[in-house]
Amino acid sequence: MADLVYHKVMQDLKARISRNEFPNNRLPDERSLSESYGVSRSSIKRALAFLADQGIIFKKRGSGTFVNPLYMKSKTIFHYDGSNIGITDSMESMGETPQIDLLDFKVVPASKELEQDLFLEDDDFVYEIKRLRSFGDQPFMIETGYIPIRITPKLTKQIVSGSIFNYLETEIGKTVTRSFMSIMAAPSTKEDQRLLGLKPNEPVGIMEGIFFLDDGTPFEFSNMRLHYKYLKYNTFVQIT
Amino acid sequence: MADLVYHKVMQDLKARISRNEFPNNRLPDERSLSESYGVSRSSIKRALAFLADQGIIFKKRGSGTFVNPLYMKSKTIFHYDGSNIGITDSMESMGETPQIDLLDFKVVPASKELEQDLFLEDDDFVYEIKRLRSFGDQPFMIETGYIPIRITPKLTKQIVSGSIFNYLETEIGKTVTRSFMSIMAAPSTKEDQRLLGLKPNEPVGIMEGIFFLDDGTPFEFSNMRLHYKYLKYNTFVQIT
DNA sequence: TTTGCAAATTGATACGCACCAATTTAAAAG
DNA sequence: CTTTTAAATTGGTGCGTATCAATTTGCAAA
Repeated sequence: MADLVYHKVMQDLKARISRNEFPNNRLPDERSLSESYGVSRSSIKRALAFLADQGIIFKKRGSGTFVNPLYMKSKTIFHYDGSNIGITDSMESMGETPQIDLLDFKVVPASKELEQDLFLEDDDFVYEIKRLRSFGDQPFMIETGYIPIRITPKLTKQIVSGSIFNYLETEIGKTVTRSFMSIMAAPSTKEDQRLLGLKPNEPVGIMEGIFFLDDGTPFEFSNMRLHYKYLKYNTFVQIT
Repeated sequence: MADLVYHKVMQDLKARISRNEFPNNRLPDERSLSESYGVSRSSIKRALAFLADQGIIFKKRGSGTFVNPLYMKSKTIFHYDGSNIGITDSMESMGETPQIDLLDFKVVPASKELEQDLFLEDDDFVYEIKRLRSFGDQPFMIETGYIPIRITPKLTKQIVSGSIFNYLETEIGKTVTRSFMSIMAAPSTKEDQRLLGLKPNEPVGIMEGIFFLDDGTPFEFSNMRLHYKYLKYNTFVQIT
């Protein structure tokens, strides 16, 4: 895991940053770091680049490399997108494993939109999987997923009552490593209100998009309607 | 702008991808590209790395580099975060320049939370700037921003009636290049409903966070309440 | 035909060098 | 003391080489 040079440098720098070892929030220049770590400048650059696009440090040509003061104040919020992709994962990382209730499970012909998004032919079928996710007795998400039969012809009720990505990885040997998602807000429907325990004026947050296998095949189109209090998407944006 | 080697390679590859010049959605291997472009493999790698984290291509050790099929289907949605940061910018890129109505403009002592977020002292003051943004006669966002007096002591009504980031860049010579934002949903308040023309059951999308200057100084804390139909945040996530 | 292993392919990591561009620092000029 | 100019600092770009790790391909064995 940590036998890569740039990885070790990264970990160490992160630790030193946390211990506030850099006065003025300023890191040594790359050439010095290269010397003191006894590694090439390229590896230092790679380590710094990773930290930079995690938003932990800022680099500025001509003046140096600086710690993002926000990182010092609250490191917890620096776990955002990119670290988790499936829902089970990203929820587990919050400390608790959510349960899954299977609401519906059937095979339907792919709609035009699904054909488009999952690159299907005209007569292709997809699984439609509707599930309710809860923490304890507090449901927080209605998830409707569409998966081409062609990719996983052997889905069962049992499988889709658990983590599908998990099944895919352990049983089929394929991994979901990418997703393209849109985040929106919308008024709650009657069904949302009933299932998620929302008042009529309380909305849902929607996360909708496509999950890809590691070879680029679109694997699932997913529409997730979240209790609005459970949607908080953190993101660090920088323009170049 | 485009006199960098990896930049040129990137542009060219992007164009060739769009013209569908790569059969099987598979790009030539890095060594061949290096030869055919007459540049070093390092430069090819850099170009490919950029395309990869834009989500345009996938790289897989041992098997090759592939075009994201989603990119071929709809290139338009591939303009997501990272390209724009301010609101004026990100709205302009949608084809229209929004107007700004100044709702409120005053100086207030910084709250505890603001002290925390903007790294202020106990007796610091901030501008509170409340503005309404509209496309034509359709308002879509209520924006409340807080800017430390210490950073920009000379804000006027006139300035805050336009683009603040623009003023900062042209008049002060500082640039906002980074932001840390959270995206949420919430029921609309009476004020939201009145200003944004929402029905009582229609929600707002909230984007809230901190904008940073290029030297890492937190510049503004901003809370943006959007008409829910105008919030759509696209993001491409990949885990390594 | 199928299975298993070796070789070839392909991206990833690491090192090092040279030079460029933005910024800061220090010296010189007024 | 301020302004101007030159030098030093610091991250960015580009080239080239060597080696490793994951995957695919092709050959050989069963």
